[in-house]
Amino acid sequence: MTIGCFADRVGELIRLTAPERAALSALEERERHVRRNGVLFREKDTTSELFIIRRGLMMNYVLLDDGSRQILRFLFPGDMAGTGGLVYRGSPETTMAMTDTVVCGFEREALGRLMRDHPRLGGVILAVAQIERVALTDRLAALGRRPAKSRVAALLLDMRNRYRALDNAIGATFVLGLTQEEIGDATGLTAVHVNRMLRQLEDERLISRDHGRLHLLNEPALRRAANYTDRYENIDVSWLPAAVE
Amino acid sequence: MTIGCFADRVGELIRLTAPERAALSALEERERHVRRNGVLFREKDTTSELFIIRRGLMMNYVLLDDGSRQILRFLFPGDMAGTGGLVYRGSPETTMAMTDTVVCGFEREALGRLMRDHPRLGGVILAVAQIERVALTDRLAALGRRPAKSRVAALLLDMRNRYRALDNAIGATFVLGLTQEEIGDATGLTAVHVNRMLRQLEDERLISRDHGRLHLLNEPALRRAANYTDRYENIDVSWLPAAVE
DNA sequence: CGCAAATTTGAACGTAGTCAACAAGTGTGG
DNA sequence: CCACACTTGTTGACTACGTTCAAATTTGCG
Repeated sequence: MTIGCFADRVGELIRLTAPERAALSALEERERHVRRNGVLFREKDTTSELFIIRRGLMMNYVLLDDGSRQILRFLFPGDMAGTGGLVYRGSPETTMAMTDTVVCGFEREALGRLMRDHPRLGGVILAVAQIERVALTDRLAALGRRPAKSRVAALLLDMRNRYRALDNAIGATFVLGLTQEEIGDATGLTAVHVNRMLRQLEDERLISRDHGRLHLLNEPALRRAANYTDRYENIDVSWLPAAVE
Repeated sequence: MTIGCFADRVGELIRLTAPERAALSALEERERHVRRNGVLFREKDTTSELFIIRRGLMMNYVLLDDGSRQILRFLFPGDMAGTGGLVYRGSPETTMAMTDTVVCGFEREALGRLMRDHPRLGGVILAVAQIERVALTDRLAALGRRPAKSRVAALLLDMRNRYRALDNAIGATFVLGLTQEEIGDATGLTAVHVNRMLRQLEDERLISRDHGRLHLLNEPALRRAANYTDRYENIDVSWLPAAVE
């Protein structure tokens, strides 16, 4: 169950009918490659295009006036980018590729037509937006009220869970794919302090690292340290109207 | 243009047809009063009801295991509460009344039917969700990368703008309606430090306070200090399909 | 192999938190 | 109408978590 498109993601929430699947696939006709560190769109850009990530890892961030960066979200295959364009002329955020990626772009009007012709899909898209909203509020609470070590632990767990959502084979060991500076920009810390927190987690035998690989040695303890809730499981969208057969 | 229901809020984004307005009003048949400090629903509650705030001010928060609180969002008339119930059995957050309030509850299935019968309204609801998502990312960036004074300034500006969205008459002077502890729980600070930041803003002649009233004395300077963007203006939802007449 | 990026560590500093005491409101019951 | 309790606001002294700055080391690319 490797996720390679938006239909796969949506298909994990509801059983798609053939026409629904076709309509979702229609969003992904224009394929585009973005090189590592390539920018898909920049803050204030007025392109109203939306994107589905198909392969690779991207991130969503803002730059503040003092030059510091806040990473808002990591984007995995099946995620949508550019949703800010649904309400603002200028994008509220920048989206950049962290690895070589493949994305599919489509006009926002296409989403309007999709929702008109397949209202149930509109509902699922709203549900997906809610999942992301709750994930954001979890991070807001972490930045507002949790100490550095806890935030870093939560990020590690979250990344692992999201990789695992793409590939069940991933267990306690995985390649994080983030620099310590990026971890810092996601958790509101400096790279230096992230380094110290990783070292502490390692000293406490909660994790270990070798080369790029990260091992979660004691996941229950890590979860406790992080105060972490997995928001990608136990989804319930039974309120959606039945499929039109 | 006082907002008293969800149709008013949605009506600011698109021109509603009569059937659309009726369908939105149908969500607000069951009126319910909640006293100040009353809890509408609690974290982990499994009621799958959604609510529209009609009168008063509510807040959305989580309690962390150390007893600290993070306020996620303030809810004004026209806002929706309980959207976490669209994807999770147990609510991810608590919603409490900060003043005496009037809300309207409806089953989440009703939202599914609304989106099925009025796809364009589904699109607007998604757009509203995006506005809230971006407002959340702004706060995430503030908590992650901005100093205390800036976060407090941003909160003051944001509250004023949201009050003004309800009532155009509100200018540089308004009643904030928050304790310093609540400001702290929203901005990730302690009440003590909020007090010092307010004093500093006052000493710098950016604001002044008397009794419950707050005056924004130098709004441009305050905006600069806060690095604040108003996300409730310049909305563009022209991608929505045309109304079905 | 050579260079730039990323990681690691130490030391000094500063923003925000903690603890404590007091003042000013606010509301309630006697 | 006042007394008392409780919440909220205010200020000071001290603490601590995380930042800053700097330098050395490792890693991984081209």
